[in-house]
Parts: sequence; structure tokens; C-alpha cells
Amino acid sequence: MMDRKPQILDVASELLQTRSFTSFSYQDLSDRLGISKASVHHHFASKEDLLLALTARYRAGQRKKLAELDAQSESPVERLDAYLAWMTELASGGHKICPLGTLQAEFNVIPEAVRADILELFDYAKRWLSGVLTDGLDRGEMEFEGSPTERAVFILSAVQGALQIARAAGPKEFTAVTSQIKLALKPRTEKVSS
Amino acid sequence: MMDRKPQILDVASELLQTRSFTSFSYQDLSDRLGISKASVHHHFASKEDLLLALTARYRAGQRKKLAELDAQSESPVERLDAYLAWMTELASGGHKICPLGTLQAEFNVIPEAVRADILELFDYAKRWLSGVLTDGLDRGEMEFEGSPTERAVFILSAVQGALQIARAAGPKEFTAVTSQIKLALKPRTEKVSS
DNA sequence: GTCTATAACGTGATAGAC
DNA sequence: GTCTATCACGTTATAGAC
Repeated sequence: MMDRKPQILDVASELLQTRSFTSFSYQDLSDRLGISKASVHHHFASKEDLLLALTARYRAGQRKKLAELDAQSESPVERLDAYLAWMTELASGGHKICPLGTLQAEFNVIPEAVRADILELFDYAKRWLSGVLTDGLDRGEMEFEGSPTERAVFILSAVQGALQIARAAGPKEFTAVTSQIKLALKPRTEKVSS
Repeated sequence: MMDRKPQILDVASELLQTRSFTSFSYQDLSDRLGISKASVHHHFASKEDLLLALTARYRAGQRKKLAELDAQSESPVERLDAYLAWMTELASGGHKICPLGTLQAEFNVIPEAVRADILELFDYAKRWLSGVLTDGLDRGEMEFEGSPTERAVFILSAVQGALQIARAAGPKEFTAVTSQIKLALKPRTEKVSS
């Protein structure tokens, strides 16, 4: 079959998110794809190559998805909601965690070349979310203390941690966190009707 | 030398927090302790035994530490501060992450027997922090929406995620999160002097 | 692009001497 | 309690045929 590369990346991505980079092997890929280990190596010579292709795809996916969210709604609250929904979906109901999370958990172990990609993945999300929060502040849809950048890091940390906690302790923990993220941004000044 | 067991656990703990459970080996322990692999096996027959001893020690340390924090101050704000300081210290300035975090990141890979310990570790922290937040609410030192339990999970998620993010992106990200955690709990109603 | 076969090495774990 | 030696196996990766 054609286009083996994306197929391999699909399986590799699932293994990365359910296990970890060190904890999956070419043998695992071989088994699940029904082709030999050598064939996998033909497409991605080394595990480092494979991971680099994976992070490149994550970065492209992230750019595309966040641009879509921006296009679908101008409302900061709705864009944040959509982002949180994306994270839930990405975790596939609780068996996977965030790719960024699993890679950062093994930061000292993974090939050096991918570390820059990991930082960019985080930085891009931080800038995007910071922008959403700034908009929310300007429009009066949100209210919080401290800078939007700090709040963005706060939220990203919580989401990353919550996905890991939820996989171990159940999905209820994740919804608790998304609920709290939204509650903590709600303006306390009540609006008089129109 | 006597008391090898705790020495081994010390090194194992450091390797767990800097690398990951799958990513350190008996060889690593052997090298750093200056004794043979077989000697390490003498104290902990299997890697599962080793990890169980480690999580048991984490649980004991957690109980002791949190009891100390409760004893040192009655103020919820101060107890939370002390908890956050403990987490910073535990990360040793940024090269380690939270033990719970690294174990949850590899939840599907680690021996089944330790999963109960991981859940208890999280649950105990959740109950403790939830109690601190309830106190804070009662005393008027804190103010937040939603239940104390939900807020506790929110904060624990953020701390766990922030330690991982900070190791990759620098300590500034962690202080941003601790700062935000505190800011988001500050009462907005201004007190009239005395 | 896929395969079989194999190399070179690291892994967790055990046997048995001291 | 520590050691040397070894086992059985899984790992990443390569060679070369089809």
C-alpha cells in the first residue's frame, strides 16, 4: 500500500501517547502495521528520524487547528472552549495523554535534536492562548489577575497535568480541571441587562 | 557499607525523576553506587520490587511532610505557600520533576502492582489540599468558585504540568504558575482597615 | 518497498563462589 | 553482602535478496 509514512506516524503517535518514546519499539510498529521491522526502518532509518517527523507533524497540526479555532469564532471564551474540547478529543476519551506531556516527561532521554521542536510546540501554544486571554480581557468576557502570558502558562500546565492524572484516576478529574479553568476566568462584575 | 537499601532508593529516585522508570537500568544504579548489578538485585530482586519500595517511601514522605506543614502554621495561605515551596525544592531547581508525574506519564507501562500506590499518592494530596482550601474559604483568606476538591485537582494538575514544562523551558515558567495559583485565590473584596 | 537474516549491544534476572 | 559469569531476550540498526 502507498503512503506508508503517514500510516507509520499514526501508529507511532498512538504508541507515544499511550506508552512513551522509550517504551515503544520498531517491533511494536511492525506488529501493528503487519510489515517487517526492516520495512519500518526503510521509511524512518532511526528512531530519532521517526520522532522528528512526528514532532514536525504535531507542529503542523497545531498551527492548522489553532488557526481553525480562530476562524470559527471571534469570542475568546468560545475559542478557549474549543481548545479544551480539542485536548479532550486528543486524549481520545482518556487513554492517551498530550504528546507534549509525554515528550517533556522524557525530556532528558529523547534525542537532543527534537528538544527544539518540543520548545516550539509549547511556545506556540503559549503565544496563542496568551492572545486569546488578552482578547478576553479587552472584550470584558474574561477577568483575571496577572499577565495573560502567565495565565496562559498556568492553564497549559493544568491541562497537561490533568490529562496525565485523568488517565490514572479517571476522566472526572479532567472535567474538574476544565471546569475550574473556565470558572476562574469568569468576570465577577455582574452586567446589568442590556 | 550498611543500609544499602536506602542508598539504592536514593539513586533510583533521582533517576526516576530525571529520566523515567523505563529509562533507567540496574546498570545505571550499579555504576553510580559502585557495586555490581547482582548486588543491587540482592536488595531488590526485581525492578517491580524496587519501584514498590520507592512508592512506599514517597507515600511515607508525603504523609510526614504534609503533617509538618499543618503543624507549622494554621494559616491556609501559608500552608499552600509551604507546599509550593516543597514542590520547588523537590524538583531541585529544575532538573527533576514530580515523582507522581513521571509515573503517571508511564502509567500504562509500569508494573500493575504500583498503580494503586500512584492513585493513593494523588488522592492523599488531593484530600490534603482540598482541606487547606476549605479552611481558606472559611477563614476568608481565600476566595474561589467551584468546590475545594475541584480547585485542589486544578492546582495539583498545574503544579505537575508546570514542573515538566519548566524542566524543558526554564524555571521562569514554574514561578509563573505558582504566582498564578496564589493570585487566583486572593479575595477580591477589600478589607476595611481593622 | 518489502522481505529474511543477522549483527552488536543493553536489558532484567539468576547461579554459585567468596 | 558482594562478586564474576552467564542466560535468555529485546533493542536499534544494517546487509542484501526479491
